[in-house]
Amino acid sequence: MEKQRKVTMQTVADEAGVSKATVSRAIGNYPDISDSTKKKIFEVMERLNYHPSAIARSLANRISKNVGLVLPADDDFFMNPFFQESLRGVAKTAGKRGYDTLIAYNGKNETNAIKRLVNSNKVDGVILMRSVIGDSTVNYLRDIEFPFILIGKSEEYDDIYTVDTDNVDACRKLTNHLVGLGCKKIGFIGGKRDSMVTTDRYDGYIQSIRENGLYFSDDMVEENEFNKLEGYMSMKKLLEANGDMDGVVITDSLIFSGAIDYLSSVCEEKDIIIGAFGAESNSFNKSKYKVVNIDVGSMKIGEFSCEKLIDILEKKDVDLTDIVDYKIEG
Amino acid sequence: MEKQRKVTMQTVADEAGVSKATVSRAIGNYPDISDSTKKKIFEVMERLNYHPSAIARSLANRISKNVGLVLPADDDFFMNPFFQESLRGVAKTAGKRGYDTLIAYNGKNETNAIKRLVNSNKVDGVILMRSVIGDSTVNYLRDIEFPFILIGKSEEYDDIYTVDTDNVDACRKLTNHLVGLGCKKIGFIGGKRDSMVTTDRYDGYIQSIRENGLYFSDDMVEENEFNKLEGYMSMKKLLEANGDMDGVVITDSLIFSGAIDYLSSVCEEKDIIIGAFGAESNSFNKSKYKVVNIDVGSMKIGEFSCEKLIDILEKKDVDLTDIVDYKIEG
DNA sequence: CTGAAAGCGCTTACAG
DNA sequence: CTGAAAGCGCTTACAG
Repeated sequence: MEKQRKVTMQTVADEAGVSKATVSRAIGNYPDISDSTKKKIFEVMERLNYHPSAIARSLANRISKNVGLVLPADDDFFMNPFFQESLRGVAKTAGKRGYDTLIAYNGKNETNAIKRLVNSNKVDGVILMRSVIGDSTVNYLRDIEFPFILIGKSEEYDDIYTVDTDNVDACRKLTNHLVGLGCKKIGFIGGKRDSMVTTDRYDGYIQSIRENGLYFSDDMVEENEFNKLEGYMSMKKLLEANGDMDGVVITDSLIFSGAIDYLSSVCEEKDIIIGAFGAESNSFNKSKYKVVNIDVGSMKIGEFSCEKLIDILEKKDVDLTDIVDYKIEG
Repeated sequence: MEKQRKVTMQTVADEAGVSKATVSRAIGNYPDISDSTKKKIFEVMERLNYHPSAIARSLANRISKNVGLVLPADDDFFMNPFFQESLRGVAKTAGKRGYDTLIAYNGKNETNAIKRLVNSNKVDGVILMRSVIGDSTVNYLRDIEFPFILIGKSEEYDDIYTVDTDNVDACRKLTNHLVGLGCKKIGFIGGKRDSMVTTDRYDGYIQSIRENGLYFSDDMVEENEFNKLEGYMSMKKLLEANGDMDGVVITDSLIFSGAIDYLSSVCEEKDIIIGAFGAESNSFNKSKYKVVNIDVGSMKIGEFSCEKLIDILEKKDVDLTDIVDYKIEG
């Protein structure tokens, strides 16, 4: 292949015998360009294999056509199917709408990563993949009025755009579901307490326990990091403290995975039903344990968030809050 | 917070009583700027909360400080721990070296996605996350001499930068390892045949079978998509066709996961040893089956590839081919 | 050690 | 329907 020198808009303009302005308008599909010039321009573009420089366009109209994301510093969250799936949803939707997805990483400090992204003009908007209690990133973005979507909900602001599952309700229904299946003593294993997801799901669990008048004590609750090993340990502790537990609600798929590993490893078979968020993300394995899966549609959440962000960027009307449906299966 | 109007390099220059050129040089840390002016400039930048526009810089010096990646169209590969882990490695390393990671998605056609990325000037180089046989993307990038790293190896070119595991050797050693553990009849489950990874690993497997003079027949080999369900089915078929199989080599962690699910689901306990690539990515679960894990260091591969790409971009000397170590465990 | 000026490749009022 | 010109916010020879 010939090494051709860069063909710019000027090259095209010259070749087509028009001005850069006209080429630019043709590309932007402005209405008031005659069809004949338009056609000629496109023909030349094709022939010269011209591709507009996204960078130059960005500088001129301050639109990068990139949506930003920050890569979580802790491996646990990154490796979590929820993150993966929603990331995929975001990237896919972005692609469909002509955007690319820019991932920033900045070690331990998420807010700094965001600041760098935003200040560099590299992105038009950002998506925050999770809601941490007292999150300074939300604060920052809101202050400077930079377009962003929060996946999850904010405890402090009700004037920001969010996409979320109704976690309280979902976990209440899930627990109720276990009750419906005959469980009398239901434990809870959740992720870190500083994530909104966990607190909401815990609240739903407690609501259900109360509604149903079930027994409850503090040693029926375990909270830990979002990973497998801790899921394993938590299940162990729970069962050691409560031999008669016949149900357990788990808020995360990695934790679930560890918990089921523990269960599989013990010799005597337990009569226990597990209700877990994202159980299906791990496996379609019908183990010897009854598993009730709750699917929050992580991919959908990602798609929705990205769709919404781009709608905002394109000045379309969107709702402040969107709640995505969940499904209980099993 | 005040809504301040955009502070540019000009603002800083004016405020510091110097020219834009000097500010630019101070930021770029040019040697021949006096310490006093440098100091003053930084002080002003700080005070004005100035952040250079990455876009403007990009346009001026044609360096985007972005590395590009294309999101695989098939969910299987995206959901594969290998992809996840190496993606993370890439993004992390990019971040450390001052780059961001741009993810393009373009439906079914990977080459088009790459073309768009490259032509838009949005990235300085790209990383191809997997090597497919007869990949036109490699062709394209090589033709236009655009900087890129291929994770895996190319069957057709030996003049491109690659980062890879010695898959033939790894799989041979793994199979040998099973032989060492007493296996006499070892099956093989691999991913799609059009991926270099699969063919290499298959070759290694066959080499070992030959070396050790083991029995072999075609129904001891299963090849399928890289996913759990197919791993499950493959294991089933393999065992139905070969009841006396006492070992199996599996090339992929998702496939492994499905296979082990099948094994757990059958009632009679099989006496079989499993050797699998990325078995540990799935679970630390010590199941009732003996599992030999082979860890190719996906994260390392990602880190390495990115490090190498950026080295190339920064005109450092790098080797054409890098082979990353693997570890056999168990 | 520092500045004036051209240039990177686009977009977009403004004018016709 | 189209063009000339200014501007987006930087970098970098060139000159001093």
